[in-house]
Amino acid sequence: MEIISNISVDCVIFGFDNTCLNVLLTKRELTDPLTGELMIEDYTMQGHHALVGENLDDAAKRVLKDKTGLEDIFLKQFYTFGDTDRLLKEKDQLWLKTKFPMVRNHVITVAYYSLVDSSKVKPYQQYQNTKWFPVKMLPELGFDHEKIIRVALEYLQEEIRKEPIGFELLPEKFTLTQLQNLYEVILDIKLDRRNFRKKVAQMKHVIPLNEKQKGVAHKPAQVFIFSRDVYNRTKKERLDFSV
Amino acid sequence: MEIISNISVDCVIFGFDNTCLNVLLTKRELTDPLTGELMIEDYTMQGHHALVGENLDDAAKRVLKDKTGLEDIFLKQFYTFGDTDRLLKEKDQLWLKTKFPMVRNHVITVAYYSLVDSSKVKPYQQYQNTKWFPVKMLPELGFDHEKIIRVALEYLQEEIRKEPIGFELLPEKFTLTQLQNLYEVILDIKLDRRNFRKKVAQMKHVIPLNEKQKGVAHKPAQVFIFSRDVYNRTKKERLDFSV
DNA sequence: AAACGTATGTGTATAAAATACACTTAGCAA
DNA sequence: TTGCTAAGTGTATTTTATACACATACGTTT
Repeated sequence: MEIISNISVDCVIFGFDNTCLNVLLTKRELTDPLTGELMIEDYTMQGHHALVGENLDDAAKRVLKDKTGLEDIFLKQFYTFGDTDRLLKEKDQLWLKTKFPMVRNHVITVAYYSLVDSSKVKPYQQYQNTKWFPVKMLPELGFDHEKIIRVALEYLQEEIRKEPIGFELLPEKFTLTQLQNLYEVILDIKLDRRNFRKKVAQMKHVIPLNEKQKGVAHKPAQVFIFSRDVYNRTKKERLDFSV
Repeated sequence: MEIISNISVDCVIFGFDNTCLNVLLTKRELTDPLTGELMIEDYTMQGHHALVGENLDDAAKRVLKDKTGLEDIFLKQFYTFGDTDRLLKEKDQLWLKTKFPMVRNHVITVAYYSLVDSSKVKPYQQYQNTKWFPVKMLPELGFDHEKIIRVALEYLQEEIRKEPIGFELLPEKFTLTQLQNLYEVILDIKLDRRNFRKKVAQMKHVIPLNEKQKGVAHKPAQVFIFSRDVYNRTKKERLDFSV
């Protein structure tokens, strides 16, 4: 279980609560042992170093399991951050020297993002001093994690325009309004309800169930599921080369 | 100039010769010092290890400069290959033990691809035992470089559908037929000439010059240039979330 | 000098996809 | 029973994609 001291793996864990796109973050605190003064109080994604003999993808799965308890989750490598100054901010150096003196100054981090149904993660939150934050209202972040999250969001926005990955953020059964909110929030755009539904109706992989929402104080919505199998069988290629 | 022994940078260098999309590769040869027998004869991309104190992007620029002599070239990080078995094939181990005994078994490589006007590269080819190969007819490759090139091509195909990067593969001045061939070859599709030209006509960043092809045995084509400035000022966003 | 070969350049009709837009309905709560 | 809320639905218009054939300019050959 020896760690590779100059390679880490970070995982931007995205969740969706029908209103916001959120990121799961862990608090980082450091108190001066003499004065008791709080010297660092911020959040990080708390990745891990890769282990000797471990594939990068496995390291990412390990990080995700560790923070959410979840396995077999959508996980995508999107970028590797390798600038020499990424850990050199004063407070980060203080943190590393205090807590991880064996870690080098130049650590490259292979970054993944994952999409989880956040209702499945809740139990772990309190246990680990870990909290969801809307990507639009991030707290103060350590290292270069703000940049990593920003870049992750850009890759997610691109990917969700082309691939049916939004469903990973929703419960297995969902309504079209939930799905539409998801796209609106992630892409930061407004969509027309009727046109959206027309578009979804063409997607054979979004399958209506004989089931309705329950316990809502309005007309109950129909419930849908996503089928990756159907998607793989019916997907089309698109050409664009942007005008 | 100390190297980082477990991190390398590979660069898939793409070029275009109006017929094929090519990759620049360097021969790798190993002869048995006793028998004189040729033990290894194949090609690799010949990346380099990152250097201590060097940003990853700078390492990639260095690799590109080293192989092509070119600077300020389109360069895009697309994936980091980190499987533990990527250098473990028998002949690769033989190569490493003979030539680079200080290199570890588990090296992760951050892969970039670059797009170059291959007419600018020629002078360097003979000097460095380096050759262009069509991506559709690759020679035997060392390490996991065949996989890396295949993945690079997938990323390139995606990117070129959305961003005006094809121009990087053409000379500054080009004809619409050249441009069309480029798209057809990279995307492996057939395009209708009239519809293609209609589409390009909408792109304000493809600018006709008062200049025609010379010395061709047919009606000379009009010459165009690409303007990134104009592109940045006029680009539109697209939405899709694939049907 | 005429004829030939070759790749360039061009327009229209049709189909498909994207967009804009307003009223009725089902359930729960008051 | 009334009111509140979000669900559900169709049509007309604009934009974009697709399919398709002949004349032109240049160099080469005869």
